[in-house]
Amino acid sequence: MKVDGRVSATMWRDRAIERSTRSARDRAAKRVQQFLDAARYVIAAKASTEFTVQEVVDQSKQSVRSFYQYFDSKYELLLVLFEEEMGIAVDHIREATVDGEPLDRLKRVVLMLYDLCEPGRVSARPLFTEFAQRLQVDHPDEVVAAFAPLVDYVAEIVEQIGQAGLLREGRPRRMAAIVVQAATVTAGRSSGVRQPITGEEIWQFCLHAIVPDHKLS
Amino acid sequence: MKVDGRVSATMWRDRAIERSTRSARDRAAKRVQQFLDAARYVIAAKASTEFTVQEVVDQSKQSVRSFYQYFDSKYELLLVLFEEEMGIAVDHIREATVDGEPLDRLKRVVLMLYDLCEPGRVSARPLFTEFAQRLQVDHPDEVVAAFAPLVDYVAEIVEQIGQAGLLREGRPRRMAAIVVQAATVTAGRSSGVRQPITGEEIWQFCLHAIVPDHKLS
DNA sequence: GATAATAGGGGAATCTCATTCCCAGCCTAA
DNA sequence: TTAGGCTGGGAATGAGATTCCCCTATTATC
Repeated sequence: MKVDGRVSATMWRDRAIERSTRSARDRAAKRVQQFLDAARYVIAAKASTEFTVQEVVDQSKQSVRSFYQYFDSKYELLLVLFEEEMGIAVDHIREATVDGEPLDRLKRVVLMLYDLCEPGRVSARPLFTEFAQRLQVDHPDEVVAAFAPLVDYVAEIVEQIGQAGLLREGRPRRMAAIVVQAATVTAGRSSGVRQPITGEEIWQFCLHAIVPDHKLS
Repeated sequence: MKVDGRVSATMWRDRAIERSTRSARDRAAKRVQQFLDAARYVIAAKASTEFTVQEVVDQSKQSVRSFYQYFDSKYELLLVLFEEEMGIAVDHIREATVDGEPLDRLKRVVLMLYDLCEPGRVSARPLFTEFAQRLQVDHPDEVVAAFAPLVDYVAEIVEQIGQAGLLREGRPRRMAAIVVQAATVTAGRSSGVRQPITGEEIWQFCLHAIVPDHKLS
């Protein structure tokens, strides 16, 4: 196959580079993971989402220099944690809502989302709610992007509701986006009412918004 | 009237104190206002809501010491600005929606709110959207309190819709709170959809959520 | 196998801000 | 007039994120 030594040498070199690149990548991935684990540990230990880069670095047994080698800024770490958390949440919600009528599935999704965002719940994920808010201020686009998997899943269900002929006129994905907004945001801040808005109330609101009355048995 | 010199003296003293207290209060109010004006000026000049206390102090021709004499922290300044802005916005919205059918009034309110919060609009009030987000993180209760006047007004309209017999079952004020949430939050972050959600879409969503179909001519 | 070049890493130094502190000047009261 | 206490200026402090310098270890080349 090989025509001469040069080609062979080239192949070798490429392989070597590939190998070294891969191992470097592995190493990098491992270190990044160490930082992520350290951050989670610190957050859990402090029971607060406010931590300093130094704390994470110390916990990770690495150095500040390394931290900034792998993350452009502290925000990038927050963002990665947030994306991970979103993935976990979506998996969790998916699992709990695989079967049933689409409308009932959507209801369960809304209630779960609400629970996830309600502060002070056992089921609450501070990494979810608080990071979303904090990141929203300076990196709104990334937050929007991170929400996509969740909106995708909800949109899927809304489309099934549409296929069952239960939906109002309108684009399902956009409805899904509004539903997700309503469920996640209202949990945190129930503005101007004594008793906080409940998940059930949000569900009723969304239900009527997307399903015409005469389709509700 | 006066029984003796003592009483007279007491009255004098009280008056003097009252006068000095009032002038002190006036002075304080004036200085606070100077800080607020300076902050607005700096924000306008930088076309950004991120400013330092030092910038505001310099612009106000006062000192850091005075700043902390009148504000417990930078957040308090933000909060006062936010409350002012909320007052202005509510007045503005009220004016534009005094007359008409309740349902149409609500529609106009929702669309205006949306416009106010949509980033990059001429009508957008960064002091409104951005401050709300930033304050939300550390002072959620105060933000909720600051939203009350807006929710009050919207609740008023929703109640009128109810009196016209157009409302679904449910508590009007709570519906109003959800509507306000939906309108203000969704403008900023249209998660996971290409084309941002429009004000009209939000309105349709809210409309069906609060009014049963058969009541819509 | 030795050596030069270079990347990676530790952690001190830097920079930005919010917040606090110290001291001088001014006003009040006796 | 003068002691006592406010007020205000702005320097000092402190917390934290980010950058920089230098050393080490590894790689590449002969």
